[in-house]
Amino acid sequence: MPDTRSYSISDLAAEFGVTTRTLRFYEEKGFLAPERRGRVRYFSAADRVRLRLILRGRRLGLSLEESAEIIDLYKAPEGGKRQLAALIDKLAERRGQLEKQAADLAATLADLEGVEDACRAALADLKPARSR
Amino acid sequence: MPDTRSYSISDLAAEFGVTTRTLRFYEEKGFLAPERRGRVRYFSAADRVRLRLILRGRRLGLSLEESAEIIDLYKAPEGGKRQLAALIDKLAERRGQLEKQAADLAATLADLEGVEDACRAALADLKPARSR
DNA sequence: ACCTGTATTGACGTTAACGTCAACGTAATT
DNA sequence: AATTACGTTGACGTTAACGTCAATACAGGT
Repeated sequence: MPDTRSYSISDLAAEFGVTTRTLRFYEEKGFLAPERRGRVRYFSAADRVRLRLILRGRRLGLSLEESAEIIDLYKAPEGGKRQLAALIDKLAERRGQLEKQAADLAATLADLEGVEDACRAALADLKPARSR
Repeated sequence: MPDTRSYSISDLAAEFGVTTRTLRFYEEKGFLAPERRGRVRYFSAADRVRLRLILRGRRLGLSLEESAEIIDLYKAPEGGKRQLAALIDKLAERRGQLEKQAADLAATLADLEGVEDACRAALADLKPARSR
């Protein structure tokens, strides 16, 4: 069965650590499109996945638009030859940006490690002085 | 020699692809502190490095404050035992965040690769149809 | 003396991504 | 019938990170 159960707005908010305002905002902007019965929102499993991806993008420092764009790429492999070629270009471009980001990240982590080592060394130099 | 030459505001702006407004803004907020002769700014090599780090943080989606905080960690290994211990904690926390970000990044890159493969496959399925 | 280029300091405008009410509906519980 | 819990729609407020003028200074070349 295709996981037919749905989530309330506060269910999702609690699960992902965001506020209901955030979810309503995402819908208002078209980044989420939960089912509406009357005025009430019902989030499907697909909505939930999409939210997860949006928040992952957010943690990467992407704007909501950027996240949405990437997510839309995920469900694309259709269309003519031209469309496919264009899509491949987009994907390559994105990958380039993300790889640069990965390099930045690695550099920063390396820097932090260096500081951490120096820090521990300084701490070690400090301790024996007390045992004099 | 310790690289004694200095950079004008537009030198740096051009080199790093930001506007002069950005650099003035960074100074105004205390993220940069170029020398001032009269009213004119003279950026040192140290300022330049600091700017590079700030922009690296920006590419990672960090706020300017966060970048500045991390950069300040870099030049810290001093102070008493208590300070050092606190610093180590901070560093570990930061590393945790960045490692989570690295995981997100890897996941996203993997997703994109998957799409790219599917995309190429679709393209390959399309081409032989033309040679019929 | 005039122009060109680069610098400066305000000061107001803008955009994204929500926060923060206020006022209201509805369904279940007491 | 009243409370409690959860939902809704406006509508205005907020913060970060600049953009975009406008008015001004100053140095060098012609």
